[in-house]
Amino acid sequence: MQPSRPATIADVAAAAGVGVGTVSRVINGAANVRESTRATVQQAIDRLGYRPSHLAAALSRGTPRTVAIVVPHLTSPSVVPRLAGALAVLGEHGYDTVVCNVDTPAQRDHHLAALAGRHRAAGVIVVSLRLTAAQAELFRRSGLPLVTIDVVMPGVPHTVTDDVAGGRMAAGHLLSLGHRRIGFVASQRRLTGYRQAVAAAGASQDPDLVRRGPYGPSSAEALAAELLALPDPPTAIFAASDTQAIGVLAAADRSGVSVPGDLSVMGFDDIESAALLGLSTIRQRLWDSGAEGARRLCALLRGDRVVPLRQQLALEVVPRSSTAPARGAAPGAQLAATRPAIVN
Amino acid sequence: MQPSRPATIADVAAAAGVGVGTVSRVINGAANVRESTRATVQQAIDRLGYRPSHLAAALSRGTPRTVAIVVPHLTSPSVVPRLAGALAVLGEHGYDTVVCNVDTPAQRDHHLAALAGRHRAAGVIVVSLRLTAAQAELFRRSGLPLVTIDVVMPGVPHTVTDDVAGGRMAAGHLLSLGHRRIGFVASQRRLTGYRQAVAAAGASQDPDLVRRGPYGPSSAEALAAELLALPDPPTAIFAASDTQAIGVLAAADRSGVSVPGDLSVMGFDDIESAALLGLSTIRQRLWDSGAEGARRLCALLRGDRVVPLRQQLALEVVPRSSTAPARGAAPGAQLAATRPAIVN
DNA sequence: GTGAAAGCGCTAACAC
DNA sequence: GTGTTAGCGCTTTCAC
Repeated sequence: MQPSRPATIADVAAAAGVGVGTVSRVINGAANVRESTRATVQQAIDRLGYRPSHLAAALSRGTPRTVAIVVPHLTSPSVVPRLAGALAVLGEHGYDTVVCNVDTPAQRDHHLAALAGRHRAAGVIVVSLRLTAAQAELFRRSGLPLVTIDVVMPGVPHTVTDDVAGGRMAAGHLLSLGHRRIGFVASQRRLTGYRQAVAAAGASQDPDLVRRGPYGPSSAEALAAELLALPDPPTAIFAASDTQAIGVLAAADRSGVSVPGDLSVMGFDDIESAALLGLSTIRQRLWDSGAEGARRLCALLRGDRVVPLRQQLALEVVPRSSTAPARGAAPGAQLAATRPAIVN
Repeated sequence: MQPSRPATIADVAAAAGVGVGTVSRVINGAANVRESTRATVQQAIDRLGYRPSHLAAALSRGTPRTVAIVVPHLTSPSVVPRLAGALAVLGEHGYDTVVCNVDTPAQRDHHLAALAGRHRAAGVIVVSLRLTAAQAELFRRSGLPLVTIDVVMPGVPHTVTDDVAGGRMAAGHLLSLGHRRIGFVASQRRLTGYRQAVAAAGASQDPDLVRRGPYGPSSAEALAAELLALPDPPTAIFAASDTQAIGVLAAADRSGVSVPGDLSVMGFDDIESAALLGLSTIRQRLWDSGAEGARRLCALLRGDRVVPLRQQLALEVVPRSSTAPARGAAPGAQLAATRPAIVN
């Protein structure tokens, strides 16, 4: 027999013959309640089919148990593991997570403005998205706890990787295979690391080997095609993301250049299809970055200070079968794994 | 100059010299407010930096503007597009979306129980997850609007595909290429369609050709290996999902069977890597299924009746380069596209 | 068109 | 330990 009107805490209190305060304590598992009282109240709760109102509790408490996470391009393969990592941690801590997917600048501004509103979320995680100065200021003034992942924001805790080191690692792997003309496709910070490694190894620093362009596999494919059409083409190409590396693979395929025979290709991120494609890459612990960002937000929410602001996650070279020793490389050159070549 | 205490609607009312009711009307864009009054109020709002409380509004209104979506295995490639589709539609309708990722039965029960709580969400979308009778009953009694995607629930609006037809389409494609011994890996409903098509074509119905096992590429790989080891192995294999088809491709590779030369492989779903791998498949409009489910939930939330309960989305054959005419097939056999072979 | 007042259902501070 | 009470900040009748 369900009551027509949903039971409230007052109904439970009345039914149990206690005050609402006591019921509240029982619901929230407060310590100072006599066991017998607790039992009585619990019975009333069960009998009435009472379910606490999330909304009323949050309003009364002054803050929702909800966190918002803003992610760019949910369909892009590198953000999903991050989101999953964050959801897992947030869930463990009892937070609901509202996900804001951003595909356009307008959407970004819309979501950010909405989240800065009162009682929208207890805290916010921003992934891979740069805020405008005004937006940053809005958050600062609203006092809304904020952390970022994969993007640096002054004064805000952020979880990132050392892209410069990553660039060095990628170039280093190729150099160790004996490559001396290494092409590069996109992204400033990783380029810096690439340059450092290439310079240190005394390999070719031909500016023609460096191509920058918008993110995305198709543009990377075009840039790679340019590199391959060079009079003295590179023997290896480092792309700043796996997505772009896939474009490079496509360009190689289209140009009749065999990988890794004629060309070694190196990606960055280690997204899921990288393994499928046998793509050598620099692994970034994407799931962990989401989890860590969430963990830091929870700390903030608990009132803890989060220091240092910058948390840097480790990177790792994952050699697969898209990289191989350069033809005629010194015999000491490191051997790459054989290519699994699921597709053929 | 920020007030130390966040401005409330009462502050705005006082500042504008009007009643709170009027301020509320302005905030919510109600029609019956004189233009001059609206302007005055708006000024006060801006001056005080007032931001309405989401929580208080929802509590007062009696329902949150939040929808929950429960998805299994966020990291699995077929759910992400669905989630993205749902988020897009819900966002357009002004709903916040809390995402509940479910990796274990315990998590599923936990989330479902929590969502059934009062004022947790205005409505719920469940993706690819079967509820227990008790859970279904809980939702029914709580009156919480519910829709499902990719799973049938009696009495609940659901957006699904015709798996039987899909199975027929897949088998049909392979049959049209001249294959007569077609293996099958996993999933009951799609199997039915496969059987229908195979029977109608008078092709081999050897029960040895049908293998069922748990979802996942590794188990599919094992099952496919069994099929390939048969004395009279199939010339084509239909896997009930792209993920499993990828396992089949791996098995073929490992057994030295060339695709599509010796073996045609057909998947189901058209996940993102299907295109990368040149996998022929049955395309399911995943994004649309999410969007449609969300649309139906919004209708429910608006108070509209949603009929018919079952919404069936169309499927489509996508021939790529993992399928080719059977050796010695009749000359009339349909030609498959050439394999792009990004990886090689 | 606009103001006043009664909730929405809970938490937390305070008294007993 | 437990009851009482005052908010939390808004929406929504209902008068005027």
